[in-house]
Amino acid sequence: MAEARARGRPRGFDEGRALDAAVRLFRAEGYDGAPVDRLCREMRVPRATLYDLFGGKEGLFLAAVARYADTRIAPVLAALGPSGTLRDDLAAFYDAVLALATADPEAPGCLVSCALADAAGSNTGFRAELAARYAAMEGRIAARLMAAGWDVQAATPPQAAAALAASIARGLMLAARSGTEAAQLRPTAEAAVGALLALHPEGAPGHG
Amino acid sequence: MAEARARGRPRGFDEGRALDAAVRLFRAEGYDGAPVDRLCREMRVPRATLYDLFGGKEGLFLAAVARYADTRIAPVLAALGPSGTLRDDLAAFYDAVLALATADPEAPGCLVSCALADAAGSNTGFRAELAARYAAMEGRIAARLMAAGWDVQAATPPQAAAALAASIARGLMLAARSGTEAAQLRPTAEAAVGALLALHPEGAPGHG
DNA sequence: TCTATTTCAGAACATTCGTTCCGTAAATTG
DNA sequence: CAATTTACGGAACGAATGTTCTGAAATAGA
Repeated sequence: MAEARARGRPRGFDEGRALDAAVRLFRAEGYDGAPVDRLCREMRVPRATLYDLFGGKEGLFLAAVARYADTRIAPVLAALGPSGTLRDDLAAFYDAVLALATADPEAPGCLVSCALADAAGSNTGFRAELAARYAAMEGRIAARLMAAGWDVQAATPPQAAAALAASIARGLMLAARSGTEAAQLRPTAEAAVGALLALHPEGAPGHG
Repeated sequence: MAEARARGRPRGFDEGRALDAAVRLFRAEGYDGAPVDRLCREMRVPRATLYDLFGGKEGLFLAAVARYADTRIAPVLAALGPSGTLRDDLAAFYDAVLALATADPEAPGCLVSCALADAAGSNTGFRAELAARYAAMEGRIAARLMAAGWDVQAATPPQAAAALAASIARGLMLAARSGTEAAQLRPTAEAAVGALLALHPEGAPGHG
C-alpha cells in the first residue's frame, strides 16, 4: 500500500512535522507575531512551497490549528472516555488539559484560546473557526455527560454543564499562560470536577 | 482645589478618553494588530506626545490595560459586594462579566484574556502583568468567599474556589470572543453559580 | 537521453511597521 | 513684551512585513 512516488522533485520536509513547528511558533508568538520568514525557516519549508501548499499565512495558520486539534486536543477529549466513572473521566480530562497547557514551558497556553482567540478579533474567518472549535469541544463533553445518564431536562441540562466544563478548561489554559505551574493549577482542576458533579441530577458520583 | 494650570501649551486631548480609544483598538485588533499610526489617529494624540507620555507602544499598551482594569474590570469586581447573599453577589458578578464581554459587538471578549494573554507569549513583561491581573481578581473573589464564612481549611479552600470562579469568568470571556451571544451564555453563568455554591462548606446557600 | 513535472533557493516587490527628529504653535512666568 | 515651557503636525528613518517572481535542481515517464 505504499504511495506511488510523486511525479516531480520530492519534498525535503515532512508536512506533519512542518505543521508541528508552525504550531509551536504560532502558539508562542501569536498570529501576527510569527513572521512568515521565521515560519519557513523553522518549518524547513521554502516560501514558494508554503504559498503553493497553504495559499498564504492565513491558510497556514488554519492548517496549524487543524493540526493542533488533531494531535493535541483530540487526546484531551479522548480522556473523557467513557472509560470509568464520570468523576474519573472528568479528572482525567482536566489532567490532560493541564498537561497540554504546560507542555511547552517557554510558551504555555493553548493555540486556540490564545493565538486564535486574539486573531478572531479582526478576522471573521478566524472567529468562525474559533466558534467551531469551541462548539465541537462542548458537544463532545455534553455527549459524555449524557452517557452518564445526565437528564436533558435537568435543572442544569447537559449542554449548560458542558459549556461550563469547557469554560473552565479554557480558563485553566489562560491561567497556565500567565505562568502558573501545573501543580498550582491542580487544586483548581479538582474543585472543577467536584463542582461539576454537584450539578449532576443523579446526585451521587460514580455513574458510568 | 482646582489644579493649577500647567505651564506650557495645554493638551488638545483628554488622556482618559484617549486611553479608552486605545483600549478599544487593542481589544479589537490585538497588540501586534494595532498600528501606532491608527492608535494616534483614533486617540487623537500626536505621535511625539504619545512617545513622551508612554515611552512607546509597550508602555501605551500597559497603560491601556491599567485603564481597562480601572474602568471596566473594577465594576465587575464591585458587583461581588458583599451586598447580598453569596448567591446573589456571584450571580451579579457573572452578569457583569457577560456585560463586559459583549459590550462591543464588533469585537467581543476581554482585553486582558485575549490581547494581553496572546502578547504574553513572547514578552515576559506582559506575562508578569497578566499574572498580576489574574492574581488580583482571584484575591478579590477569595476575600468575598471568606466574607461569606468559607472556611480556609475546607475540603475546597476559598483560594481554590476563587481560582475556579475566575477561570470560569475567563472561559466565558473567550466564549463571547467566539461570537456567542450574552443570552446564550447566561445558562452557563447560572450553572457556574450553582456549581460554586455546591462547594461551599456551609452547605446551604444564602449566607451574607 | 529528453521531456514533463514538481520542488527548491533566493532575489525582489511594494507596504507597513515602530521610532526619532525638527520646526512651529500655544500657553504660563517674569 | 520677552523668555520659557510644553504640545502639535508631519516628515523622515531604517527595519521588517507578506507576497510574488525567476531560474535552477531533482525526480518520473517516454
